[in-house]
Amino acid sequence: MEAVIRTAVAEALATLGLPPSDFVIEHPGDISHGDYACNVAMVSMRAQAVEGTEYTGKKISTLDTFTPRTPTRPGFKNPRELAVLIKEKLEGQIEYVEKIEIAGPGFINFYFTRDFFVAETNRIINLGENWGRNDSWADKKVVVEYTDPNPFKEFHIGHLFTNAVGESIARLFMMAGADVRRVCYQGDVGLHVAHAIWGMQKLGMTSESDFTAKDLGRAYATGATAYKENESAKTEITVLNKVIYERSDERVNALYDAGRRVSLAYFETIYKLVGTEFSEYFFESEAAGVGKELVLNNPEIFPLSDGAHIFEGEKYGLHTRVFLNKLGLPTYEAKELALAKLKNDRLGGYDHSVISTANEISEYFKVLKKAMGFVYPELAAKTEHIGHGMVKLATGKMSSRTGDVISAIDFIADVAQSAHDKITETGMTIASPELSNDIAIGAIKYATLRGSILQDSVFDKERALSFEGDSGPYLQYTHARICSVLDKARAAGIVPSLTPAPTEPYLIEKTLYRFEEVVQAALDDRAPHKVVGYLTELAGAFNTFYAHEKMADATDKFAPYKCLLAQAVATTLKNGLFILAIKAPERL
RNA sequence: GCCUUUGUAGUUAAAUGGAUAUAACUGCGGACUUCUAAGCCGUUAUUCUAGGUUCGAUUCCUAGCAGAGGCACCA
Repeated sequence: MEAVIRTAVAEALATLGLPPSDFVIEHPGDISHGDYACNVAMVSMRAQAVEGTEYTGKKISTLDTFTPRTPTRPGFKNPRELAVLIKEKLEGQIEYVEKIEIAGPGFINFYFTRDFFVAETNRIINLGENWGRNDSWADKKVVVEYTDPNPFKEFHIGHLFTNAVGESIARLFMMAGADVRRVCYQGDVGLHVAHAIWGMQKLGMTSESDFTAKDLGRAYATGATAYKENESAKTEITVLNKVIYERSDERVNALYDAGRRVSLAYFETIYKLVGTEFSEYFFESEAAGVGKELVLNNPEIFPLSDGAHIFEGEKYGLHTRVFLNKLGLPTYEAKELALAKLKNDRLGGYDHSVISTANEISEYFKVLKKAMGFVYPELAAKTEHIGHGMVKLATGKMSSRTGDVISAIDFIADVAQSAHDKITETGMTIASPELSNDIAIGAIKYATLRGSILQDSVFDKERALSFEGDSGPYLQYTHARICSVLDKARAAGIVPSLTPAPTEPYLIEKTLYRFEEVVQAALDDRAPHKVVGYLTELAGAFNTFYAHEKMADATDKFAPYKCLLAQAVATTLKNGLFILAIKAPERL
């Protein structure tokens, strides 16, 4: 619809002999201003003024002082006057537009006919699960990497954040028709592993039966602290690091293998909880060798400096970074460089590659991408890094080293307990672990994705445990409410139908059809919060509707249409929640 | 010091350069012989500072201020 109006306005401009301008077609902030608004009159006015010789910019304080400059063009004094001319050309030209009005400084507002909204309701019902999809990435293979926890370290709420962001980005690409491959890159080698193994030895963990993933987190903290505070421990850990790397000690190998297995299995339980299914796993251990080779094979790109192979980012306004340290070990940058190749090889090529991490990596990634441009330009061009904010505690930054982290699993369990209590308290439905979990995940995902992903967030447990107001459970509740009332309507013998519809469209109708645009915008801007905001608005509009209208009332002749509308809202909520990886239970 | 990023009611957030800056939480006050009250209705309060660009700035530019991250061998 937006495109239709855009074309019509552009044609009107041409008919009037005015040059094309970069006007926008948008939804007015206030719904009483119509369904779409266009600022073409203001924009074209500026184009006209700039060409004129008398225009002096800031000296003109009111729009009325504008005068036409070009004799061949129609004369008008202000945007409103131009708007009138454009409006005349548009009148009766656009299907489904009932009324065009000029308002404010010169906005042209479009009001849709009743039929438009009925047709949209019908379209939503017919599309069902496919409602909200677009084909902007149809037939494109998109690799999305996210979460990236390190085995041997605790999977904490920061990982939950990065997972929620990555998962929603992946699903936005799915909605655009892409063949999405979720991948996870995990640090199974490096000093942090040596910290953990040293800690395991100290804490007497020798075989898988001795410890859980949680204990590994403790072992890591023990080792990391000792490394920092105790010289002899530091030496031992350094030696151990080499031993692990070379796999030269049977007992250490056994410890390493057991710890890695336990850690990875533990991560799987979390992925299952949050609704992520990775198609491929990559490990630093496999990227390391490839990375080293890549660096050594490209000495002109990665020259030696101070015994290390570096990339001179400063030549390009970036930082100079070490890719291979003086011990010949590949750094994060070299491994990430290798990772692009590994992904490409294993997945049989791809059209686009997204890597989502906390923004502490953002600066490195710029350097990396620049270097990648020299090593394999075709992959670099397809690679995109999405940095996001970090989760902080009220006390400051989380630290796995000191053990000052909130484990994801504990946090989910706390929120699920709170959900369980609430279900029991209201008694609306039977409490099950699955339902409690779905609500908990809904609450957490919503809280994570409600705002711009660029901002840091401070972990607020009180808030997370509350399900009131803007929240995941609010959306889930609204969905369940619709399912429930539709059941009642069915029992009352009401068959949802497009006719008859009340003369005035409801606010929910004016909100519903925008879902498609929101999904597209959320993907284009890599901004899942747009989906969250939209769903909250829709749910709010529905709850107001619900408070004023009866749906399961057989004596109401509009009940069949209202039921159909409610169904369209439920479909939209469900599809939107899918993008956020939040379940939409039918009972709450 | 340099680079990146964020700054909006008491709090958490929203607003492709648009019309009266929008919600939620908190506070206060309501409605209902009720299709799920995790809901609905009402009410108070906000754009870090100073310039600039623009018909029009929370948004863009410049300079500050404040927070966060980064600035060579951790990731």
